[in-house]
Amino acid sequence: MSKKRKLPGGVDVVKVGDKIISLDGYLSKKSKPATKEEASTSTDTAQPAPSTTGSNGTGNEAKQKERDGTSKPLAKKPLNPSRWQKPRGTSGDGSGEYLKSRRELPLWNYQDEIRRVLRERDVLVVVGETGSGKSTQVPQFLYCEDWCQRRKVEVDDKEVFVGGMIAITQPRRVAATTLAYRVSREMGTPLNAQKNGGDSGSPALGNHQRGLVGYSVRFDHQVPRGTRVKFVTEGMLLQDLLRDPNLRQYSAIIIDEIHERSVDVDLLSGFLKQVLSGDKAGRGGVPLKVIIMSATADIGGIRRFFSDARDEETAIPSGESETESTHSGVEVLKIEGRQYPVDIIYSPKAVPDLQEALLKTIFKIHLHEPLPGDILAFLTGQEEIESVQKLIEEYAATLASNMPKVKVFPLFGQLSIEAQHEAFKPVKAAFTRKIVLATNIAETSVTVPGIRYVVDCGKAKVKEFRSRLGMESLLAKAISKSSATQRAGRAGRESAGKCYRLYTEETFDGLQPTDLPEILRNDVLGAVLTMKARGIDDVLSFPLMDRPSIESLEKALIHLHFLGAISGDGTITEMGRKMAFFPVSAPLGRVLLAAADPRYDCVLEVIDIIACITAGDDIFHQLQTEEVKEEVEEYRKELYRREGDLLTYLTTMQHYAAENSDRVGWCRQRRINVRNMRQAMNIRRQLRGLCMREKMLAEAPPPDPQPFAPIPPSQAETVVKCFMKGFALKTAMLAPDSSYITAHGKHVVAIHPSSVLHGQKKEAIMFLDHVFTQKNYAKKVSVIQANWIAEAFEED
DNA sequence: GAGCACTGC
Repeated sequence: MSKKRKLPGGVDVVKVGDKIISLDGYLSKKSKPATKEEASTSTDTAQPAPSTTGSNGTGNEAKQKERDGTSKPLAKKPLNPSRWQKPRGTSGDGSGEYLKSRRELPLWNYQDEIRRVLRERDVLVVVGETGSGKSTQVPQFLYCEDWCQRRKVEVDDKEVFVGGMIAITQPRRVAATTLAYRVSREMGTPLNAQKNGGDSGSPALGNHQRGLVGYSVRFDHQVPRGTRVKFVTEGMLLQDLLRDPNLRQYSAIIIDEIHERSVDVDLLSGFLKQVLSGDKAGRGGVPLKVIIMSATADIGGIRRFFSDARDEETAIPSGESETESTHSGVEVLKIEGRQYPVDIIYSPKAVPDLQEALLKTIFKIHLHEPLPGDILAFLTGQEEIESVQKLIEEYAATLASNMPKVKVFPLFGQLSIEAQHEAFKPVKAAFTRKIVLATNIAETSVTVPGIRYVVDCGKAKVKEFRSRLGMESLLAKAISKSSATQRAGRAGRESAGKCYRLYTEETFDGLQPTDLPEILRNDVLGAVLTMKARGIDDVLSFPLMDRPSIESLEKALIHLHFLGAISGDGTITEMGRKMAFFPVSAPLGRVLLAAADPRYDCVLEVIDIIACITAGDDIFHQLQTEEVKEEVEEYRKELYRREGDLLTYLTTMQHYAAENSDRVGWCRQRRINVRNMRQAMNIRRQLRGLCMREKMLAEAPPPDPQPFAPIPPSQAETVVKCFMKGFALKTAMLAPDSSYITAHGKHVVAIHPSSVLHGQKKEAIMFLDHVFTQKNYAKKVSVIQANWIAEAFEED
């Protein structure tokens, strides 16, 4: 019958930074070589090729690969020793132990081709499926190339150095840091893991040592002297661009995971395209190489975008079958991945009740499929996960005693790190199947080990910005084909698996091929300010892979003008430059600048509040049961302020900073998110430093801990007025029928239940967030006076 | 009476 699960003991997941990462096949030398995908963030499996039978490609494609012998991670390929050259410049010792696993990566055999293409041209697109090793190997293949060496050139009659380093961008911090550790070991100059002492120490700088590999993410920089390969977050490279529009320290930029299409990666792509097609005078004639890497083959638009950036005449016909050269001249290299086959099982007809279908499917798997083999179900949100968990547990209790048991784990972003951790551990009890109920967090951000069955409800909650209404919505929508493929792939990471789709094949065929890029879903206010601050005068003609509507760009320009970031003719103002320089949103940047105005003079208070509201989701955990609520509210009482949420955050930060013995215990007692509070302290320290440098603070703030002293009401009023400088458009007045009507747009809004002002009626309110979910909600709310609204619209 | 996921010199 079923035997006890055999899993690597204890070390298959590890916490790095804020994230829990599967290290399966990463630490153990005898298991398959790790790639970034396996180590942390996974990426899409390739888009299925259009199939004439209409069936989904994942299974077929994987089966094809199995026949080719390429889908088995442990399959030994005949190795050709002449293909292997040890990279020059490595110390040798460290890389040797990784060599064997590196040589087994699908990408290994493409290294000559990759080098050849980049010697001849400036742009290369690499499509590498999960496990191809592209993120770890491509920079190693390139850094010894002649074009990748630093050289002295003349720019504007001055001698400067250009190039020498490769930057490789990642959408997430955790991916950037784990990849850097991995590659530094492979290259024989390991980075020292430094424990950044939470919120008490200063950020690790770690540039005392020498080495070839480094990383740079917010609050955490490890860039050894002599670094040639630097892993960075996308936002970090954008910030580099602010100081150095020509990216002079780099010989190449590798954009990884471009298929995720964050706003930052879209902006970076635009700037890189400009550098590629510019005259290179700012780089002393030294070209910048750009390598675009995607996990999905659906990159037509991306390739077209970069094709236009280069000279048509240099197009070189490709002799290799693996590379595609088109008339437009950008070569695309496709690398097979390593994925076990996954059978796709569609629902034969549309399901009327998703929850019922989900329960039936889960128990069908549980009662008919052998152990071991855990189940991962994709749902839309916390509420749904919790109700399904209850139903599963109730039904499981009725099963006969000779049936396998189940253990259910919820998995969503707002869960504490400990609770998330539970979902990654193998279940200890014998004869038990693990069922993980997850949001989209399990699609890209984390990898749950042991999964053999995936159940996909076909939906996900997405945030969208309605520029016409000036508000966001967060609603469940149908996922894309790419997303469905990615979800299915989660069943085939350790062995062959099955994916049950709770929708029909026809429904799948009708899905959008890819998700809407973020730049088409978000407020473009920040993106436009980013462009303006980097010298883009005409934002309407800035090259973007997907262009937001003119209307939304215009709305953003008007908003920026209102905030004082651009002048009447659209040029950036001094204030706008400063706003772009701060790592906060444009309206919050405006608030920070107002706080430094002698009329307000509350920089430290505003920093404390901004730190709390930008440290992730709400620092206050929601209170589930009445008992917990009663107990916790007693402790929280001293934090809550009648003026609203902003002053409540300030009071919380001040109490937290004053607490010097047991901050974790202090947070636990008040059900405050420890992780976010630490992050808030990091942000607070960073913003204080920036404000000192910008001379917005006359003197250095007193060191913690300072005794807690409540802010007097008059000063509290000043702080709220300061926020009005950034959020005057997000205000509402109480109507005779007791509803709140927004000043701008005249919509009805309700105060969100998470607000301390929920259920209260005040003359007027200001709020920082405006989101439609169940209702039109105002979040992060403060009490204001009606006449402040008019005041805030007055010119300085 | 309610909470998709990331991220910033």
